[in-house]
Amino acid sequence: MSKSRMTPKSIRTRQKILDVALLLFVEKGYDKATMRQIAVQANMAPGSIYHHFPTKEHIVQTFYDMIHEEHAQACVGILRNEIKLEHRLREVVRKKIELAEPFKKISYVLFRVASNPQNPLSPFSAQSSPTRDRSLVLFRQLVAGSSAKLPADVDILLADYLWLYQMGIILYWIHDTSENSRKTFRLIDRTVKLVQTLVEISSIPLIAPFRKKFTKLMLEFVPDWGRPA
Amino acid sequence: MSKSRMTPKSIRTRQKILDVALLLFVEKGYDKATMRQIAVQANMAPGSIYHHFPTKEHIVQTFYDMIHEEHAQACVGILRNEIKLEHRLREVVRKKIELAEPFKKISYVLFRVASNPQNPLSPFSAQSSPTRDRSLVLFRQLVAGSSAKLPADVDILLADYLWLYQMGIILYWIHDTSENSRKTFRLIDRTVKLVQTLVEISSIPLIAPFRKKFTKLMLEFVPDWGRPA
DNA sequence: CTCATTTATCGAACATGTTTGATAATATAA
DNA sequence: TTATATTATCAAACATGTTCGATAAATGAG
Repeated sequence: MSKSRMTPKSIRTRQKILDVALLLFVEKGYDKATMRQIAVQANMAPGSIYHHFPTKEHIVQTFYDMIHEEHAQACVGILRNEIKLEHRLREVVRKKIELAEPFKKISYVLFRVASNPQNPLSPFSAQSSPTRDRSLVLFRQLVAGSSAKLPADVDILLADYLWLYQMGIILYWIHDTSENSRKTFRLIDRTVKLVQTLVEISSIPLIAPFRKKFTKLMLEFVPDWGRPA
Repeated sequence: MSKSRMTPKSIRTRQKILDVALLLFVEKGYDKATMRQIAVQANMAPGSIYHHFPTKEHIVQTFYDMIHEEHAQACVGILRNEIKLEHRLREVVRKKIELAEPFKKISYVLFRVASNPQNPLSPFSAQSSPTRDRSLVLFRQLVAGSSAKLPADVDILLADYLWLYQMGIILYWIHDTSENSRKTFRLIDRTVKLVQTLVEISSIPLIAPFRKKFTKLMLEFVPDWGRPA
C-alpha cells in the first residue's frame, strides 16, 4: 500500500480479486456478496484479501477509479471534437452514465460513502478527495476548452458546479428504474440545454448585477474544493 | 410492530432503549455505539432490543420521526404568523436545522439509507416513504398558505422541489463544520431570497413561455412522489 | 547460491449486527 | 382466580467484515 512498485504476483492477485468481486457484486449485489465468497472464488483465505484492499468498500472504490480512467480516456476524444459547452457537457455526462451502467447495482455505495463526512473517501469531505480531484480536472478542461465566453466570476465557478451537477445526475440515475436508464439520458439532454441557456443569459450585460450577486453567493458556500493552490 | 396497541411495559422499555441509544449515539457516534452497549445500559439482552426495533438503523430513524414531530409542531406557529413565502420557508428550514443540531453527528445515517434505492426507508425510493410523505405535507401547507400568487404549473411543483431544497440544505449542514453550523444558516438566509426572487420572476407574464418549458421539464422528471391520489 | 528481509497467505479469532428457540413474564378470558 | 394465549426476555448461536500471529513464499544483497 505504499507508493513503491508492486510485485507482478501481487498485481495478478489483486486483479483476480477485482475480477471475481465484480462478478459477485453485479450478480448478487454489494451486501449479499460476502468477503468469504470472494475469497473462495479467488482461491485464497478471507484474511488475505486485506493485504490487497483495506476494506470491502475500497474494492468498490477501485471500480469507480477504473470507470473514471475509462471515462477520462473517452473524454479526450469528445473534448477534441465538440466545441460548444452544451455539447461537451452532454457527451461527457452521457458517457459517464454509459460506462457506469454495468455497475449500476452497486453504485449506491458511492453515495453511502459520500454521506459520511468522517469518511476520507467521501467526495464531499472538506479534505482533499482523490476521486473528486481527478474528476474536477475533467470538468476544468470541459469548461476551459469550450467556445463559451464566460464572465470571470462565472468562469472560476462553473467547473465545480458542473461537477456537482454530474453528481446530481448520478444520484438520479441510481434511483432510475426505467429500462436502460432511459429517463436519465433524457434528463441529461434536457438539463444541459438549461445549463447552456443559463450560461448564455449570464453573459447579457443587463443582468450582470444579478449575476454578480449570484456568483458571490455560490463562491461563499462552495467548499474550497480543489481550488488549485 | 403492528398497528395494535402496545402494552405500557413495552412502551417504557422502548423509551428506555431510545434514551440510552441517543446518549450513546451522540457520545460515541453511530458506528461506535454497539447494540451490546445499548443493551447493557438498558439492562437487557442484545436480542431483546429486536423485539422493539427491527434494526439498528430503525432506532436512528425513530429519532428523525421524533424530530419531524417536533418540527411539525413548531411549524404550526410559524405558518400561522408568517405569510410571505420567503419568510415561511426561511423559518421552517431554520427550525429544522435547529431541532436537528443535537443529532448532527448521527444524521449522515439518514443519507446512508437514502442512498440505497432498495431500502424502503429511503426518501428517494419510488415507493411511498413515510418519512418523505409526512415531510411533504408540511411543504404543501407552506406553499398553500402563503401569500404568493403562483401560476398553476408552478403551484403543483413547488412543494416537492422545496422539499428537495431542504434535503440539499441538510446535506450541506451534515458536512458543515463551522461553529454552530453558522454557514448553513447563512446559506438558508441567502437561498430563500433566491427562491423568492425566482418565484416572483416566474409570475411575470413576459417569461411565461420560458417558465412553462421549465415546469414541464420538472414535471417530467420529478418522481411521482406523493402526488395525492 | 545463501541467507536475511520483506511480502503473501493461512487459519483462527474477534467484533458486531442479527436470528433463534426456549423460558419467563404478562395480559386476557372464563 | 385460574387457565390460556400473547408478549418480553434471555442466552446462545450465526453471519460477516476485519484483525492477528504464525508460516510459507518470494525477493534481494553478499
